[in-house]
Amino acid sequence: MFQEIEKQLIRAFEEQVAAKFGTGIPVSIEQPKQACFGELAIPVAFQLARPLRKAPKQIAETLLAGLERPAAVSAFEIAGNGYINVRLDRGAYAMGLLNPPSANAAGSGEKIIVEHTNINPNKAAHIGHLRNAILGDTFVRMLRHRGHFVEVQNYIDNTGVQVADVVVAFHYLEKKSPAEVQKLIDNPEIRFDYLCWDFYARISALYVQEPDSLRWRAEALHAIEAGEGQVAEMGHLVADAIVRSHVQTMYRLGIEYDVLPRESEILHLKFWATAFELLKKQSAIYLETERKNRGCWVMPASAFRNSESDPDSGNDAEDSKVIVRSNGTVTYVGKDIAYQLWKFGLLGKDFFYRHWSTYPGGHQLWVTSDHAVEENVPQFGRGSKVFNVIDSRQSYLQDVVVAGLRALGFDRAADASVHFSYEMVALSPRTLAQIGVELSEEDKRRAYVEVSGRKGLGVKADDLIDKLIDTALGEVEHRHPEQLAAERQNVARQIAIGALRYFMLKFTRNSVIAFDFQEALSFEGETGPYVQYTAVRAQNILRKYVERFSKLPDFRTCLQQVSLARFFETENFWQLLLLASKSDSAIERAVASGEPAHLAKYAFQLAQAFNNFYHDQRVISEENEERRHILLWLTQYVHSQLVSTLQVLGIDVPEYM
RNA sequence: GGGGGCGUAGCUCAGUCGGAUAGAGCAUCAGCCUUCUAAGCUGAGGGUCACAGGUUCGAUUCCUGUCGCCCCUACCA
Repeated sequence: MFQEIEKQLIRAFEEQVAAKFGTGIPVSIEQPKQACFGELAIPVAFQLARPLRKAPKQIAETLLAGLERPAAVSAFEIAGNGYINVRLDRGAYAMGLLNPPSANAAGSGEKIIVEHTNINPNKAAHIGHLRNAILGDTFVRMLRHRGHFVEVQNYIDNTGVQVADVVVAFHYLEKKSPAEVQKLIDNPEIRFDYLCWDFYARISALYVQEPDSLRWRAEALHAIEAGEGQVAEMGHLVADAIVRSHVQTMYRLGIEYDVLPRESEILHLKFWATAFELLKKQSAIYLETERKNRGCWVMPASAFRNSESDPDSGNDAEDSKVIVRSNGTVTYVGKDIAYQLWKFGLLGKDFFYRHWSTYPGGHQLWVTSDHAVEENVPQFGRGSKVFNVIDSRQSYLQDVVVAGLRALGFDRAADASVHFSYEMVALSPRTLAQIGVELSEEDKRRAYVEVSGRKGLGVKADDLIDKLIDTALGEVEHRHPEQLAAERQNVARQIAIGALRYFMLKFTRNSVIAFDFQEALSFEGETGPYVQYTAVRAQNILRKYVERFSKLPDFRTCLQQVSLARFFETENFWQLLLLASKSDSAIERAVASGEPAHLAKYAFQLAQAFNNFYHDQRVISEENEERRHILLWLTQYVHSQLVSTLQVLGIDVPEYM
């Protein structure tokens, strides 16, 4: 509704500008900072002032002369020295919300691919991974809400160095056979992902102490890439088991995937070999014959640096990116170029697929396979737009991937590749002290310390979720001793997830989060539970109303435009209704800016506005029936907007709190 | 050295295309529960938008420089 009016006004003013001044400029529309200026403001007169050499106020007057008012607009006003402020017809607007036009599907039929999570399958997930997955999942939900067709991919680097390291720990350090590792995996007493977390830290420390042991890594990596022998078998066991825990951990937060493309298939199905030929043929890479990168296939730095390289500083050959090592093995970036090509359907090859698991809701998760094993496999890949949710430290590598596409002549795909980057989650000094980490003098002076898997330094995702649930459960038990234990547990889980998802979303993407337990465990102020609590309050009014009057009235027949117009003359009521009506607009803005944080902020603001209303209005006990009906309708409308916004954020509303 | 990011209230952060009196939350202080749940509401204090120039009707926002912090700059990912 709000968006339609905005679009209508933009069109009307653009026509007016063309008619009156004979120039075409895009008209922008904004929301005044102060409610007393009206609902919308059009600063177009300022834009025109310079080229036309006229006072903005005069231009505004010319534009308004003879302009027909759209139905929902009650007045145009010229304010200040040239703002055109728009006042909406409140009664008509409310009627419009009461009788919404049938929804229009915006979907284009094109597929958008969002790749997120992408955790190395060699240890338990930590809070940094949570930020990735929650950002990615929320962005997916936003796109789907806008009507887009979205495929969610979670890339599994199951043949990489990190998996090799854990295999080294099992094989060389612990002298375990694959069968014994399988036993560990099957043992319900043991958290295998946690065990690997410790092993990874141990082996990483050993590499530093005894650099000789690094040859184990090379051996293991080679064996895993070749895909043969006990070490390779163990690599698969470890990676598959860890992927299962990751999928499960993320499902606790309501995050699901469609397909798990794996590096092992990129290798075995010769995706890389195909991409390699393409890159050579198009001269996107060349065989370096001199200096430090001798014997490697490299991509010249000029391909992925946008600025002209200064001839004085460094030289291009030294800064070029190695794609194939001198020993003939391919780097991660090389494989990523092949993978990115496949996502757009530009590689000329496809994976085979096998069913991996079925989510409780019935959704199927698939994994790539190197041979055909199943029929009725959905079509994966072939996206027209690709979002890679990857932390900002890897932007250099993402630039190389895009440069690869461009060098192959796939400009459209290069343009449609978006590095959806975000800053890391670090740990606050207080939290480090809490988890028993000794800080160096240098670290003590820092505002935060980076998570490090190698050092085993971090907060595990499941531990954090458990802690949040415990905290919430304590509160729920205290407040609702009368409820069943199982239900309380479920409510506590919903609150915990609301707190966690909101916490990860409230920061804009390029802000480093200095994770702090005390902050994350807070359920007050700008938090998920605050918004959930607000929705529960609205829910309670609706429930109690039904208890007292047996059912909700039929608002469409009992509410009249005249009475709505009168009611919404009260500024606070009107502002609440108006804000609640802007949820779609908030989602569109969040999608356009790529900032889920904007939607989180909107949810919080709407909750604040409703809490305000809740505090000084009694709905059920209102004696004037007409007024009661309107208060109730407003409550119901805000509730439904709040619930659907929370749903897009991946946050459930509990039955009670 | 090169590339990128950041610097806004005591702390953590928003701030849309350059626009009207720079906003939240936390913390502090003062109030508000016989009512639809106080995980709430109201109010107060708290700002040289790092600094210096420039662009213009107008700059927290754009440009240049300085200072400080962070990330990247691997034949790791």
